[in-house]
Amino acid sequence: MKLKRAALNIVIDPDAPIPIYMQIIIQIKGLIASKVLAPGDKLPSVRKLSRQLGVNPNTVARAYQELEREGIIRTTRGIGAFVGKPTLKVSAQQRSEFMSRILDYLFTEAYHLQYSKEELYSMFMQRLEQWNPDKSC
Amino acid sequence: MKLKRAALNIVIDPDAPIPIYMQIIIQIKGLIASKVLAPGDKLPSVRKLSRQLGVNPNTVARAYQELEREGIIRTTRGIGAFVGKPTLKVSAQQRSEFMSRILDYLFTEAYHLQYSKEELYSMFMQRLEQWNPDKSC
Amino acid sequence: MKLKRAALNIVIDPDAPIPIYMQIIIQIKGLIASKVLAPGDKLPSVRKLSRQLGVNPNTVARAYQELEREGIIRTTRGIGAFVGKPTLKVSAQQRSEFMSRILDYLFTEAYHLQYSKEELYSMFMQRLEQWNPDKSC
Amino acid sequence: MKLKRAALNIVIDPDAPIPIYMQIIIQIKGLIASKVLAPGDKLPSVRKLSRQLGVNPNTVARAYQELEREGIIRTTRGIGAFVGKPTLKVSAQQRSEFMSRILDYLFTEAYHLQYSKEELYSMFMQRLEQWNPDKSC
DNA sequence: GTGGTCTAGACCACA
DNA sequence: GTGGTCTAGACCACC
Repeated sequence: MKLKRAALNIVIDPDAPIPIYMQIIIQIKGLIASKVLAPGDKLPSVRKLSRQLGVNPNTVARAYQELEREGIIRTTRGIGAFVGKPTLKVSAQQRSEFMSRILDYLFTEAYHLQYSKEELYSMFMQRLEQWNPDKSC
Repeated sequence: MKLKRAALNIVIDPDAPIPIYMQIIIQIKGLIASKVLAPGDKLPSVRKLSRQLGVNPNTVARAYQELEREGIIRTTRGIGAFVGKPTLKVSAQQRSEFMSRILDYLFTEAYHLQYSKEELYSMFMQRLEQWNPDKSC
Repeated sequence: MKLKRAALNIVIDPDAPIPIYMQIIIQIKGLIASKVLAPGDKLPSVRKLSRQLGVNPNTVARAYQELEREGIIRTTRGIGAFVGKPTLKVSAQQRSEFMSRILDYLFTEAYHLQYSKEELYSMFMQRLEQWNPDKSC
Repeated sequence: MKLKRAALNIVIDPDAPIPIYMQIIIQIKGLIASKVLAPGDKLPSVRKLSRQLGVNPNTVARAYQELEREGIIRTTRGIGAFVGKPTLKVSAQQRSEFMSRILDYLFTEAYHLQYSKEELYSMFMQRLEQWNPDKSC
């Protein structure tokens, strides 16, 4: 009996306002951040993942290409796609500007959802505590 | 002589990947969250704001429509658009799910940008301290 | 009678080993470098250029997207694509490494084509003299 | 005891966008141009080089085939592959057209990377001075 | 087998 | 009208 690697836990919502290829990108980045995927791991082939998700191979290919451009994965023709080693391709300024924009978004939405200072703080801290960016899984 | 309210501080980047109407929405929500706009304040008319931003009136109208759908503003034909009182239109579950998704995004990006726990904590706390959701302006 | 902007002088060789979308990128960059296209100029629409070149609109769209990522052009949905102002998005190191690689290629090919030092020098200088990177056209 | 020739200094980047066999071709042409390999020198066998580079023997074989097609090397079954005498297989017109295309590319990229006339000149001259196409090694 | 490119044609979001 | 996304399916280059 053949051993099968577990399929990646990715869910696509074709009706979401955000494009499918972007959903794939975000979720793969999430799987890496949560250590489900580690540097060197092989990603499913374009065709395989497209079958699994029920989308067109082109759509998965596009997601992989964007991930490669961001330096998140490496792909080699005839071989496959692999999770890359974490390397920073952006300047310190871009890095903090980008994070700043996300925090803008977070606080604005928190306001409109009427979060209190305490509620937001505790929600954030709970996540932060179980967040281990550097410890190996 | 007519008294003129200062123009809203909204900046449009026509080259951004995110649509102009969305940029308007985000920034109006941001102005409300930062207390520049308070409940009951009159928003500029569609025509006026479109002239100020140099965009098509349709684009501003679309932004106002979406804001009204979210319950952020109220518009009355022939009168104008006004900032609404903060009222929650979503269930407690939706509220926390939505916030959770934003935090997912925050931590995932923080990971790929190689933020340390400490760095992320201090960046968040700095923002939290100067955030006053309930105090009246 | 309607005034028609002259079509861009772009030639596609579908049999070339280099992809069509890349041929389009290279030639548009060439047209900008040679001042045929200046910052602010409107590029033909995706559909129009695809008809002119006899290729699929997707292929042109891909070329435009890559050019936008390189910061060479700006595109806005519903409006069109425009030549951007020259701005450098790469580090000094990347810049000189990239140029160095092109020179490697130049000298290696020159060797195998048996160019003499003098011949190569005069060919280069002839081009350099008529090269005006900053003078406005 | 057997005398061993030093291994060729060839570096493969499996993640580069350009195919591996092409990387081999370019670097062998470079080694010849820089006189590390001279006419008559024996190239490593396909198997040996493939082991050294950690790539598939087919990939090295393909590189050798293309080099032979270009007249750069000669291969004899059962004997091995040897660097050929420099012989021009192209017409004068093809030769100058090809060089012209490389210069097009050079100047276009220099423009977009915002090289000045002086900077480009000095970069070129520096390379030209240490370039000795005809002197025997 | 792998990923890369291209076509044909569709629908959507935007201005 | 514009560009953006997606599907269906094809062929190629590479390993």
